Amino acid sequence: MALQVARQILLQQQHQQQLQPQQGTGLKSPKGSEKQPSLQVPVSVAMMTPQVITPQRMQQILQQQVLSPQQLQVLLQQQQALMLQQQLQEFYKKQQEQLHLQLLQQQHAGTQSKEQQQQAQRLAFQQQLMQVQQLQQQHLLNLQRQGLLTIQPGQTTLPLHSLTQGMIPAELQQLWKEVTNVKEENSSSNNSHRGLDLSSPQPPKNSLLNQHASTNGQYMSHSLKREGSTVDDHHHSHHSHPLYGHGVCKWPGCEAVFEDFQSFLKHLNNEHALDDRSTAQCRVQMQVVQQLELQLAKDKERLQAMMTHLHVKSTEPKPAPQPLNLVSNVTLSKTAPPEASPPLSLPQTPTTPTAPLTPLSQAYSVITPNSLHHSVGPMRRRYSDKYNMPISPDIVQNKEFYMNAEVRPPFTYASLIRQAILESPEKQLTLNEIYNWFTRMFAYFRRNAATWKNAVRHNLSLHKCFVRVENVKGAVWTVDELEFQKRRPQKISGSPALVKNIQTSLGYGPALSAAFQASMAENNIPLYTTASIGSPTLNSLANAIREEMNGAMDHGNSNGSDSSPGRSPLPAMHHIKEEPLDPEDHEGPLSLVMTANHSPDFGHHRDYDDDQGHDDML
DNA sequence: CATGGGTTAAACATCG
DNA sequence: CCGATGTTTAACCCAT
Repeated sequence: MALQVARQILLQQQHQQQLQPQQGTGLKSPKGSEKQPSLQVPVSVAMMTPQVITPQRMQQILQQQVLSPQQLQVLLQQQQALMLQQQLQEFYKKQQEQLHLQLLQQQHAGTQSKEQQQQAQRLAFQQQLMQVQQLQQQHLLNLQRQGLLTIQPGQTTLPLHSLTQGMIPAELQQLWKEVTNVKEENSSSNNSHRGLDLSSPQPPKNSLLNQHASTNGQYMSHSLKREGSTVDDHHHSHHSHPLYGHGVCKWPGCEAVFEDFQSFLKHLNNEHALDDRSTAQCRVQMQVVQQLELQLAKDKERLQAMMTHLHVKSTEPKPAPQPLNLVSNVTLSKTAPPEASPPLSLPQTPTTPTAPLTPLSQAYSVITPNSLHHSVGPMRRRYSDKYNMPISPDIVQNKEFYMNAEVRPPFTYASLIRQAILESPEKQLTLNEIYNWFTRMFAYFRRNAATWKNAVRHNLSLHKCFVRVENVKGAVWTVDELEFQKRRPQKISGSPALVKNIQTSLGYGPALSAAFQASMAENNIPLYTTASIGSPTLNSLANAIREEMNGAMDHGNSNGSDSSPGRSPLPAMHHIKEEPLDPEDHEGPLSLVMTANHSPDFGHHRDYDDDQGHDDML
């Protein structure tokens, strides 16, 4: 029955994941190959069959800025979705076990009805799960078909390499593009994919046709590969153009029929060239996608609710969100008892009554309009704090992002550990509590536990700043702030360059600032602004950048330090080749610093708390 | 090129 | 014996 099927699916997925090995564990990675570019591949990544990319790889992808914003977006979303699925699996398994247990217990008692009830629940759940999956697929498919996912090699070059290292460049790029209205018609030869280019308002004169002809032909989205007729297969062994299917032009509202791919292409280039109409239609389509995403989000939410409900035995009223205070933890009282024992550690903040999620985006928006205009912050004595609390600001502000996105936080283990400890009421944590903090705060650490846990332990013992204190109940770890700071100074993390850039690129300042403000001001993803399909990380990104900048500005390049460190040696991506980044542009966006002014922090709500027991889910 | 910090792996020792 | 907790050592990577 359905149940079996679903299980099957889950198992399969699980298996798949297992097959995805740790991808180069940091060492041995093929030396040279790291910087070998070659476009095309990123695409394959973005469109890769739903397979969970190892965190490292993801990280790498993000940091290397190989992908276009859209791609990143999609990737992120995919990962999100997959994560969810994984969690579902987990949950499902647990649920199964539980049920099984109960079943056994009740077997004798013959509590038929109860069992049935559960059975029903299970089924419902199952359905929900499938539904979500379907939605996700649909959504992805849609995106792919739109051609919105195609990339433009040229734009992968980001002005702010040095700057954004630890951050996600996607939105930045997007923003940058939007703001400057870049019209790069970089149709370099290696431009293997070309979709609608919203960023270039004016028709790319000549080459358009040729390009389409040649590039579209390569449009091969394996997942969509339609066997189709073999008629003109000899030409393009695969005419699986997203806009062409079953001899019909799939352009929204078109439906023109064509016998062969060629004529279709012609039609496409003639009828759906880059003009106002097409653009408009494209936008509409984007909205459609948005709607889908929204729906997906809603369904996810529902699922979430269901899960929570089912798992939280009767104790429905959740511990109200606690205003944790990462920043002013100095005076922090007793918040967030590390002891709460919530049922299930989901990556997503369980249905907070807050705003209705829009695809991933709002869930992330960490920035409130306020933060921009006024630094509310009662806290944060800028200078000293910065010094003291390296990661806090960033962490705080991007908390939600990191909690949900499987992105490796750009902080060193030491910083994180310290943060964890300082955050605790007693300023001390047991190893296990530290683990829990990691998993709680970072989606990234909900995976491959063996690795990072080892790292955590390693760091604890390695750094003098972490002091072990014997305790009645074992031992706890504390931070020796002095020691910690002692080793800080030398890590500026590219600040110098940053600052320089910042100062020299005032030209773009205003524009960018405006852009940021705008984007921040409205948490709702602008439906119309170019192709920024739900940009979850935008806000946090902006914030991060701002932070970074502030830091840089604050102490010149003398020390800053915050979020620098990290950047772990990401293993080489074997399947991905990066594209040679344009040595060109680099310096524009930096100016967005100007927006500066310390952002405050927000209350953090810790909606759930997983604790003891199992730290990791995989 | 050398160096130091950060990350990851892994071997080992303790302890409950 | 096992697993969690700590310590160490080594190899890499990367930025300086």
